[in-house]
Amino acid sequence: MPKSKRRCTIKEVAEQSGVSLSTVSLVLNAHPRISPATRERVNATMKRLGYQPNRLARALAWKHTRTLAVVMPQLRHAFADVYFGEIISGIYDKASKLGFKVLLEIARTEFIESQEYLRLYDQKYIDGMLFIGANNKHKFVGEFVDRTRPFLLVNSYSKQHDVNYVVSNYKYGAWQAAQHLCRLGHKHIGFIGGGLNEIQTSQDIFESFTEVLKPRLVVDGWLTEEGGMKAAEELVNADPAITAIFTLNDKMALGAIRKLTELGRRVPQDIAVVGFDDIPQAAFAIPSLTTVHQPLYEIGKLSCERLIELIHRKVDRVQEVLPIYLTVRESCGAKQPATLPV
Amino acid sequence: MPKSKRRCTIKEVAEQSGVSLSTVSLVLNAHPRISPATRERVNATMKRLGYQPNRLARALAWKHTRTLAVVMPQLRHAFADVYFGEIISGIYDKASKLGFKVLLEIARTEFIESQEYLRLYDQKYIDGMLFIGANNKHKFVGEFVDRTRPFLLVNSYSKQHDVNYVVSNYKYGAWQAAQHLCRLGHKHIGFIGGGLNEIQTSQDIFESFTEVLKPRLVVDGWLTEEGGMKAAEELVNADPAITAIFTLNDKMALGAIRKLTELGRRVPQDIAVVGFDDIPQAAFAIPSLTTVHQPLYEIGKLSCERLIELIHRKVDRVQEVLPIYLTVRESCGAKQPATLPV
DNA sequence: AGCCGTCGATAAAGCGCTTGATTAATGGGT
DNA sequence: ACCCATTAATCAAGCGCTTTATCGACGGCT
Repeated sequence: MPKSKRRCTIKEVAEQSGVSLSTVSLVLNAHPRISPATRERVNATMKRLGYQPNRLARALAWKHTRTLAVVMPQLRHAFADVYFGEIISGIYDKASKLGFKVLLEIARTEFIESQEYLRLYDQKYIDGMLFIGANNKHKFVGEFVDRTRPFLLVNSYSKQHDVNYVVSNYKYGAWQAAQHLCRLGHKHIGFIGGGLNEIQTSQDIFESFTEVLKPRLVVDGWLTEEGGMKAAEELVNADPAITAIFTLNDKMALGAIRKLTELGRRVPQDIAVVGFDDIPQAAFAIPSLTTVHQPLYEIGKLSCERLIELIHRKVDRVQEVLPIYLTVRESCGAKQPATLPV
Repeated sequence: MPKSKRRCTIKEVAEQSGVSLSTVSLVLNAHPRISPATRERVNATMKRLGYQPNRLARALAWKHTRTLAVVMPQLRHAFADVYFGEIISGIYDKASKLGFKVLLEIARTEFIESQEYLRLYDQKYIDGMLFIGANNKHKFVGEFVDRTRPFLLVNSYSKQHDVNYVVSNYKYGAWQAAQHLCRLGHKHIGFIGGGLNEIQTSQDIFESFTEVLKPRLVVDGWLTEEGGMKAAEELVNADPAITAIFTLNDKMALGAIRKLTELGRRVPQDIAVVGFDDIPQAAFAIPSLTTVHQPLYEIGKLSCERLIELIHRKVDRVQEVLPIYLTVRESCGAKQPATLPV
């Protein structure tokens, strides 16, 4: 009955199998200097006793924890966003494949002011940290430039601080979107931004887009549906001649489409809309949304893999840029909608 | 310079402040038998040295970890769903307020078959576990009936296994939705289900709804947007006379609305649609969705609070049901839409 | 002056596991 | 037979902190 005795330590296993305590430890760690015979015997009694090594004790001796933290910024209700969900999902899958546990953290002010982001390492909660959704306001990122603690930005990067990151090629994505709109003949463009002053990748999109196509008007949509609605209204009121709107993310694009529809503007016939991210709803919107697809799940996986390489000192610096591509659907007018709304 | 020496243990603090090692430990734990004078002195040198207690060592001695696991079922890309996001957000906030860390887990087959859900406790990763999104297929839940390990189902419960849970009053929610449709005069109802055989709360909704209003037709929408689209099409094809559709969740409702629109059926003029959950997009859909609001964030907070009470043995059983309410918007036709789509 | 009760601090025995140094046993070579 | 190189298992010293029992000193009391 493995379940009979709850707490069962390495010592009991040793006694029960007639070997020393250290021998048990050695088989636990698959040490080569143990003969197959005793290895077998010890393994058997471990199974019989239902022995489970105490990982606190192991970690204490090892001096590392095999867990990493995923920290994300404080959003309305932080996790309520597919953007983060996809990334975290990728991180988790890779982490558990590599035998790591993942701890969840939210970068609320208390987390930052109390320097919890350092204490997590120093108190031996984690071996490394992944930060999703960093922006210029997150000054604490600068404390990782010395690369003393394994740390990596996920799908963002910093111009001020030379830290590790894995990021998709926002500039190239924006370039494609602009090119596409350009080819469709659009000249009067409205741009709905968000976080242009704080988020490096938002700046990149803006810069890259405007290099190809100069927008008539730029308004802030706060990266939310509501903001997208407001921004779209501003745009068409301020300049009724615009024929296309580009938004920094899909949520705003979806909001914009809703508002335009309410205002009697047909999308894409009257106004084309192009988003960024390719969140799942983009494909189900009416009309479906043309947008730049980000391989979020893959980014999560890769980030995790690289972080663990940093932890193991296989590498000591990672700054990787992944390619991304435009996904053409109905909202830009280049593709025939399945059925036009009446 | 607190940063000068990286690794700094309790021993150094003891030496530097001229007291014994155990004294330092006692002030660390705010033991009353320490004089204010030495407490002050020790605290000062701790600050000076930038000392951080090693929580592995502490946990090893304490025999508990002050961390809990949040486990969720394996979905397409598990976290990519606001439903879970809101709940986790609530859990995190409460947990960190109470000094607990949260570990993320996904109940994929490997997690279950290797009994990782038990090892997490036995190997001292966690003190307790929160399971979101349980269904009848998750047989391992039965292993927690002995209440030997703190465990709690979040917004679900089980009829087969007597385990702890915090759940919203699905039956009452469904009753309200049915009543509402009834008062609006609908008689020919289509019901889009999902997980009716596996998910207890889905069954509850179905039962409670049909007690008030007998649906003409019941089809499965797999709880997804795509499924909702398919199901809606089936429904109107099979019985063109139906005037209202109720769906088990908002994602399906949104899919249904899209499909109905494509088919030239106006919502709500031709067909009313009512959903369940009140996900953020529900308010931004065209038309906005009438749905039963679930206080997901609050459920997360409460679940976490109760779990920690279980851990501390303040309680030894929790089975709580929270009230929920219908939110009336445009899609049921009871409320004038802001602007009708052309 | 002697005794006892308190209070504040310390000693020491863990918590459960790791690991380099050490010892014991084995077999091959001469 | 003896020595040495291998191989296999054990010893023992940690890893960094907790906690109970113990000890010493001090002051009040008779």
